[in-house]
Amino acid sequence: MATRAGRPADEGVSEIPLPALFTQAKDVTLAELHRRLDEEGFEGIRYSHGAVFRFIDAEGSRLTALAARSGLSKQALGEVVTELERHGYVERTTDPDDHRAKTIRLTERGMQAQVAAARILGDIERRWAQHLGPDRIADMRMVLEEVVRSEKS
Amino acid sequence: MATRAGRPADEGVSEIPLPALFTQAKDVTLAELHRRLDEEGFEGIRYSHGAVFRFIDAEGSRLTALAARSGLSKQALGEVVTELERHGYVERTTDPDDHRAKTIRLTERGMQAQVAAARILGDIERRWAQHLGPDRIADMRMVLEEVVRSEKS
DNA sequence: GATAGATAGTACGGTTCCCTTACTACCTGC
DNA sequence: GCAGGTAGTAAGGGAACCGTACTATCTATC
Repeated sequence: MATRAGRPADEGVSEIPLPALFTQAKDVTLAELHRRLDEEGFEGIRYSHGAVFRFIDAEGSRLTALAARSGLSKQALGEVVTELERHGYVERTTDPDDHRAKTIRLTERGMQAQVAAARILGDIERRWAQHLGPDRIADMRMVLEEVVRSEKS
Repeated sequence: MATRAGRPADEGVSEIPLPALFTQAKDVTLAELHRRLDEEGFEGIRYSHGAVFRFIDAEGSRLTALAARSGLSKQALGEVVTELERHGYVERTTDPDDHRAKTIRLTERGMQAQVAAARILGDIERRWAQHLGPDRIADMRMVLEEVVRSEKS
């Protein structure tokens, strides 16, 4: 393969740019998560569904709350909820105290999917830890969390 | 804030799911990269332009080669090249030896942008290293690269 | 207790970014 | 010199989001 432009020769071995590296790590993780969820019978789950699974309260949440927590617009989150509803992961019921609002609640199946997703992500992280060392994975987490926290402000 | 469903209480402090963590790290990095490129006069650059800047050869590359290296379709990469051409970062010239093919080459400005992007990403990584420790950042890189490598196969 | 303004959710249309299918132009091997 | 392969483009579509605008409902104030 020919030489690439703009690459000072002394720049180290691989040097995948950080954004590409993070994207690939995400893609790899998500591919396994979705594949295994599917294998366990939890079909049709995609990335942005996490906005519901991550942020929903045990007693149910309102659409507006989930949108705010996840950073998605109300409309986008509404779409996500409709999709999850079609797959039987959540249900929408009108709030008896406020007829404008609807409470979004996980169904039994939704809770099982949530638990399964957490377990699978835990599995993945544990496998990485076995392969590369638990402290290194824990430290990677801490570094990333710190980076995100400090840069967001 | 109310309790969240499906979260065993013993599960540690933050526990952002890995895909969300990687996505946020990518977004934070990319936001700074694009902001600073823009400040330096390199406007209109977005994520997928990296497919060209990362993989183009010093002597120019063919569209098909860039598509294959980046994993994008030829059409998507053609769009990206057209956009970069409009902004003056690359030029397309017909290959004299093969009139089907066109050679895509960085312009002077394109090379400057490429160098600037590498410098800015280096800055970011260096700042993280100062803040969190150089070995930790280097190790994060190695961990991520290893994870991506091993999971892709 | 009427009404102005805020809030919950939905509808509609648009953008971005990628894909697949289908095509044209050109090249190469038999 | 033609069959089949390859480079690139065109056209259309879908996923995943956004903003604007709307309806229904609630709440605070007079």
